[in-house]
Amino acid sequence: MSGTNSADRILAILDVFTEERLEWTPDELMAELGYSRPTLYRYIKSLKEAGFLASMPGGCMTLGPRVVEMDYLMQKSDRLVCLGEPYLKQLCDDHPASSLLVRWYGSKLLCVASECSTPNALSSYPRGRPMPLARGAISRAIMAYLPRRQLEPMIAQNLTEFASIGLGSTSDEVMICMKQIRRQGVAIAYGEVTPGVVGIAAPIFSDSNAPIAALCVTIEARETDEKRLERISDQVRAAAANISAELGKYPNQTLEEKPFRRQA
Amino acid sequence: MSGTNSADRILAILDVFTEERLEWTPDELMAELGYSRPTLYRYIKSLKEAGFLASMPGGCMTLGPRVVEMDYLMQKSDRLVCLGEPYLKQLCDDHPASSLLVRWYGSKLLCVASECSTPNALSSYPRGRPMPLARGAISRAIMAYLPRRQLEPMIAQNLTEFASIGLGSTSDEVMICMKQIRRQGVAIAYGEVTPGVVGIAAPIFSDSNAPIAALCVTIEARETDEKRLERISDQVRAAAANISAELGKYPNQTLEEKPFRRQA
DNA sequence: TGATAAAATCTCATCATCTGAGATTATCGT
DNA sequence: ACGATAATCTCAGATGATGAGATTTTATCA
Repeated sequence: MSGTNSADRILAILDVFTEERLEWTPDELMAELGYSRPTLYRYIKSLKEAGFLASMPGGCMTLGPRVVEMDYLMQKSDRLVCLGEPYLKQLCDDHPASSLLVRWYGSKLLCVASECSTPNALSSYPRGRPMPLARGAISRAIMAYLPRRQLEPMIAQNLTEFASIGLGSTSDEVMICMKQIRRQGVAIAYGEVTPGVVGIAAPIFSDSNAPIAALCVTIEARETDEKRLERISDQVRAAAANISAELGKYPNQTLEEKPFRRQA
Repeated sequence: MSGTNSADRILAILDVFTEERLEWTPDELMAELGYSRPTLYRYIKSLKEAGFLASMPGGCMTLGPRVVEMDYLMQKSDRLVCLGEPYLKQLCDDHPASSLLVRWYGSKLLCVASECSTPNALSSYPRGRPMPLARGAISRAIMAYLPRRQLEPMIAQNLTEFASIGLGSTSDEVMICMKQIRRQGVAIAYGEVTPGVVGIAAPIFSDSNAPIAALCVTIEARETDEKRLERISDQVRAAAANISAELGKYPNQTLEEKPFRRQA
C-alpha cells in the first residue's frame, strides 16, 4: 500500500496525472493529495529536477520530458522490440491484420510494439496500451508456459473469467486447456477482447526459458478462414521461436557481468 | 542538487538506467548508489509498486511498464501532437523530408512527434529523442519568441555557441538575429545539427502566447533550392500558426477549472 | 523431494531529516 | 513601478528514515 512513507507520497503525485486530467496547479494538488504547501513544493521540486514534472506557462504542472525520454530509451534498447519489429512488418504484409509484441510484467500486459495493415483503427494497438490480463490469446499464450507455482493461483483467481470464456469451470479443466496450448504452440481466441476479432499468439522466451512476452496477430474473423488461420498460426509460432532463439543468442552485456550463482 | 533528501535518493535510482545499462541487480545498485541493503530494497519496493521498475526473471531490475504507459498517456492526450500530426504528414507528402514537432521544456527540447518521407534513417527523429538546446532552427524558432528576461541570460550563456554558428559575437548581435527571425516567422539553419541538412522551423504558441513548441522540417540541402525553401517556409509558418490558433481555440478542460487570476 | 545457498524482508534502537505554520522573498501582470 | 499571487525559507518538534544483524522466503541443485 502507499501513503505511510515519503517515497510513496512522492510517487503518488504522478498518479493523479490521468488521461482526464493532465494539468494540475499546486493548489489543486494540495487539495487532492492533502499535502501541506511546503511539502508539496518540496516534492514538486524534486520531481521537476528529475524531469518527471514540468511547469506549463501559467503555473500548471504536467508530466515532464523525462517520461518521454525514458520510453524512448526503453524502446531503443529493447532487444525484444528490435528483433521483433521485422516479424511484425512481415505478418502485416502477409495478412490484413494487426501484429503486436506484448510484454509480460508479472502483473501487467503491455503492448511494446505494433504494426497494422488495415485502416481500421479499432484493431490497432499502439505501444503503451495495456492489455487485459485474463482474456485473449496473448494472455493465455504466456500463462500456459508459466511454472505451476505461478500459474495455479492465477487460474484460481480468475476462474470465473475463464469459465465465461468457456475454458472450463474448474482449475483442472483450465489446466488441460493450457496443456493443449503448450502442445499447439499457439493460443487462439475468438472475439475475447474485441468482438469479431480473432487473436493468434505465441510466447516468447528469455534465455532462462521464462515466458516474457508474446507475439500476436489479430484479424477480423470475416477476413479469415480455416486455412489462413493455420498459416498465421504457423508463422506466429515460427516467428516467436525465432525471436526467442535470437534473444538467447546475443545476451545483453549485463548478463555477462551478472554474477552467476553457481560460478563462485 | 540531489542527494540530501530521500526524494532525490529514490529518483536517483532511475537515473542509473541508461542506454548502456538497462539491467541492474540489487547488489549492483547498492554498490553504484551507496545505499544500504534494507534502504535500497525499500526504495525498490516503492518503485516497483508504482510500476517504474520491474524485476526480470533472474532478479535483475529494469525500467517498468509505468514508463511506457505514461508516455502513451502523454502522447494520446497531448493536443499539440494530435493537432500537429496531420500537418507533419502533409509536409512529408509534399517534400522528401522529415517533419517534427518539438516541445520546449524550459531546459530541454524534446521531439514529441515526427514523420519521415525519406528512407534515410539519419534524418529521422523519433519521439523521445532529445535535441540540442542551442543549435538548429528549432531552438532558435522558440528562443526568438521568449521574453527578454529568459532570452538574455540564455544568449549570454551560449554566446560561444552562437558565435561559432555565425549569428554574432555579442549579445546584441544575436538579439538582432532573433529579431529577424521574428520578422520572418521562421528560423532556418544550414547543417547546424546534421551536416548537409537544412532545418526550417516555426514556433507554436500556447493560448497565453508563450512559445511552447516548434514545427520543423529537415531536408537534405541537395534536395532543395531557393524556391522550395521558400515554399517550405511558407507552409511551416502557416501550419505552426494554424496549430497555435487551434490550441487556443479549444482549451483543455482544466483551463476552465483553473482559477483565473483576475477573476477573484 | 529435501538440503542448501542466495535473496528479500523484518526487527528495533538511534537519530537524522521530514514536516508544517507563518514569515519572507521572488515572480508575474498591469 | 506597483500590487497580487506564487514559491521559498526559517525553525522547533517529532515523526519516520536508517542500517546492522537476524530471520524468513525463494530459488537451485542433488
